[in-house]
Amino acid sequence: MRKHPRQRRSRQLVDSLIEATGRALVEYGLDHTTTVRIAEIAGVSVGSLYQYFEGKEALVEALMDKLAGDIAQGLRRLPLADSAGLRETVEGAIRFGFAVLHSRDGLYLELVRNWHRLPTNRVANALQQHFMELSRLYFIKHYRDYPIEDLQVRVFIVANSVLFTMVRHASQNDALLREDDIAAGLTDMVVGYMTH
Amino acid sequence: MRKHPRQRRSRQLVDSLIEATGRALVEYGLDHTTTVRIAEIAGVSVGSLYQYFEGKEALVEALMDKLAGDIAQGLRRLPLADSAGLRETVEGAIRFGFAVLHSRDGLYLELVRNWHRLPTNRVANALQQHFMELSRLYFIKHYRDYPIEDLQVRVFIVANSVLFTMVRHASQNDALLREDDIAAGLTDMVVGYMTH
DNA sequence: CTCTAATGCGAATATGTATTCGCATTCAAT
DNA sequence: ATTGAATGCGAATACATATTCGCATTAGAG
Repeated sequence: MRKHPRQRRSRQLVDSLIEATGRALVEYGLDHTTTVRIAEIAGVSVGSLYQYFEGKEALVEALMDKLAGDIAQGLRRLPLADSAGLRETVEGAIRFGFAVLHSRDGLYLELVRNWHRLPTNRVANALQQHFMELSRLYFIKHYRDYPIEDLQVRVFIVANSVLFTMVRHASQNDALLREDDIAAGLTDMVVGYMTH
Repeated sequence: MRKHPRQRRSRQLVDSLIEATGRALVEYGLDHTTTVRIAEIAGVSVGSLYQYFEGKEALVEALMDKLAGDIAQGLRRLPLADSAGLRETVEGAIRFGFAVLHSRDGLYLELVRNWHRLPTNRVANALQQHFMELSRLYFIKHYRDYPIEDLQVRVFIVANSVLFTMVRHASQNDALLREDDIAAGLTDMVVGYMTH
């Protein structure tokens, strides 16, 4: 951030710009989101925008950091507790994933579509790490002598398989394949792979 | 195509423009690939480019059609025959996939990264369909009464899981996870899922 | 060889977006 | 109430890229 907001009004201005970035992404898509448009949506002048952000990229980055926080919070609230069986846990996580993907008017979809040229990796890696942590705890508890090294590969494969299968399905509205079936299939695949 | 090349030189010009599009993508990435640059690389004037193509998009589309042909040809040559077991077949396909992904100086990587705003879907769907066909033949032969409907969901999940796990792994040069391990893990996961 | 349609050229022009800067307004410390 | 710093403004400017058009050159039919 170019300059730190000190007064209350400027802090609110920064927030509304980040908020507006999300709305611009939903409405115009990443490619046609411009700093001018973001400022317009926020009801702020471009000049003010450049006081606090280097440009579009910085705004998107700020937005994604905020979203990453939201997701992390949502995951923490999931009952991924030890008590649940593996299948229930995986099911819950996948359901949560679909819910996130469809929330916020397609904002997440637009972001994941363009994952590679965004700091999506920051978010994706965070998620991956989160799952890694959960899996490690889970498997150490239930399968004492699980080879940890192998687990890294497995979590990488599972996390990416689930994430991108969901994204592909959601981003093409292919009515032939129902979301529930995809969720069930993914659950089967993951559970089978993780326990054999 | 705006105008059809009639003389030999113009046909070659069209080819060299498509060829140049690939090189531009490798060198500059999709975002910084411009019609002017493509023309420059092809050793052709922009004016001539616009004689035959609407713009960048049309050029990329032409390129992808050509690549799709290449891939289809490569797949057809794979010994995915009935004689091989499921595991060997899956293994071979994944190996082929990695090979393609790394070929052509990262051209495929650049394309897949930007899959959503490109006619990648044309290619991806073609591949998916190709696998669907293979799977259908395979499972009808080996498991007579396989429920076909379920197979569609399974092939969708497997195709996307494998494809994007490979892409993610290849596009971040994460030395922690070796390509062979990813390939082996994917094979395990897919075989397990398809046979249970 | 001749002649016309096809092809090729690239400076010029149009378009869209990023970024700045001088001035107006507001905050908050005193 | 005063005042300097902070904030806000948006027309103006800079830049990158797309696209055209009038003219020069060439292919290949006859």
